[in-house]
Amino acid sequence: MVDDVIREISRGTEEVIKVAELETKLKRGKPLQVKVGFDPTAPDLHIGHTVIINKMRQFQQMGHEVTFLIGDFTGLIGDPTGKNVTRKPLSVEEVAENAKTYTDQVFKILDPETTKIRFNSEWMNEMGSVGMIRLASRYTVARMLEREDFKNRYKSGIPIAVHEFLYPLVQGYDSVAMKTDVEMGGTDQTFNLLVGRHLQQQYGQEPQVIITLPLLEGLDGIQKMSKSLNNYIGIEDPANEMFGKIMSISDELMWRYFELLSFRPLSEIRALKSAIDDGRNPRDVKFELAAEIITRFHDAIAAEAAQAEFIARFQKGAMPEDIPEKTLTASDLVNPGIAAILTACGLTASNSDAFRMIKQNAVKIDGEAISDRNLQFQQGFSGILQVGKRRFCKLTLK
RNA sequence: GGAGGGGUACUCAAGCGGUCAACGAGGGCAGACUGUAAAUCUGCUGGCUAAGCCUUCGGAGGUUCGAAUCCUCCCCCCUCCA
Repeated sequence: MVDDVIREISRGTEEVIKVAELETKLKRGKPLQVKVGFDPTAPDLHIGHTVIINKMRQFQQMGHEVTFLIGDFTGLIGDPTGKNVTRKPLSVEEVAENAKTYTDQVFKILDPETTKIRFNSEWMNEMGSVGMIRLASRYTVARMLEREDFKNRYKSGIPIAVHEFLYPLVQGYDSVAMKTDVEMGGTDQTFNLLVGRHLQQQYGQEPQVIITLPLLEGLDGIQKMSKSLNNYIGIEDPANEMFGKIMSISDELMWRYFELLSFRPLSEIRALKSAIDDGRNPRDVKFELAAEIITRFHDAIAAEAAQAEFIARFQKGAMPEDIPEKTLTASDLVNPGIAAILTACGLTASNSDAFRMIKQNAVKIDGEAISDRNLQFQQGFSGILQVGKRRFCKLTLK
């Protein structure tokens, strides 16, 4: 019985530390306190985050208590990456707003009734500097430097600010404050999660079980999916955009997405693979992946529509359905030249950029390529401007 | 506190008095090819109605006909010593 549960929990995970402890906890038959921490500064979730959220949902469905912990206090430090040394504090309003955005998105997967939302400023603001010193005394510098990021930076002479050491400590202390039984995180969180185990023991608690989940690669297939690298699929992306992004991933990456995002059983995924070996077009399998994901975050009708749009637009070369419209009047423009117009429509970043695009044969009016950089527009013009394959604007000049 | 090294465009990284809007790589964008794949090839990648002009090389001054390059002061980072 418990074995089945453990197998189910372990599915899709990178590592469970330690399985035996998880077993002991489960055998007590009491709901476990499951915690996952989130950074308050990035409220736009992408599908990479859903790997772990799906796992949270799983625990929830098994009757455990799942807490969505917003690290508003740790957010002041910023998880050490060497990129950000100190973050500017978020206002109470900003945190509240970000939290709302979070929950709106997360509740597409989690049950809003049973999900607990907490903030770690709750106990960290109470701690005070004496408490902080006591906390800091529970961990050594040598062990802190075991963290891969710190180790590398220390060795290669990249600065490490002292306050960065506080991040793992505070995150670990969250587990103490919440008496967490299970904490989950990406593989990049392993060190922080282990600090939680250590601190719980230091404070006389039973150590939490750690479950790490793989980080989803972004659209480029190499770096992890992240907003700042612009290689992500946002949960709130429009259906058409999701479809396009999924279609643009490599065939190899498609299987990774199947593995981590699809709810299909592995046997079915294997069947898809062999179908391709037998000559099925990988594109059509990718269609299925896109449909499943879009159905999850939008609905089946949107998924179907997105696929139809995709086929019409890119396989048959039709114009997209929903072109943004723009109306300009004479007074909006200093001059009616093509470059200024493209920039005014937001299709190019500057006039220089526009001229470059024209030179590269990327600019079309009503589907016709233009090469004259001095082209002037007349009042009363109305037509569709296009730059490249995906930037469109329906323009009317009054 | 002392000694030395360094801060260059989105990132890394050349350049060390003019030929530098600044080599090269990555990224990004566009074109070709395609399954809007991936891979590959090509071009572009500060602004300006533009064979010309304007603003950029940590910040502020200065030397010079001319500075990313030399000098002064300031800010920041790294290494070693204390």
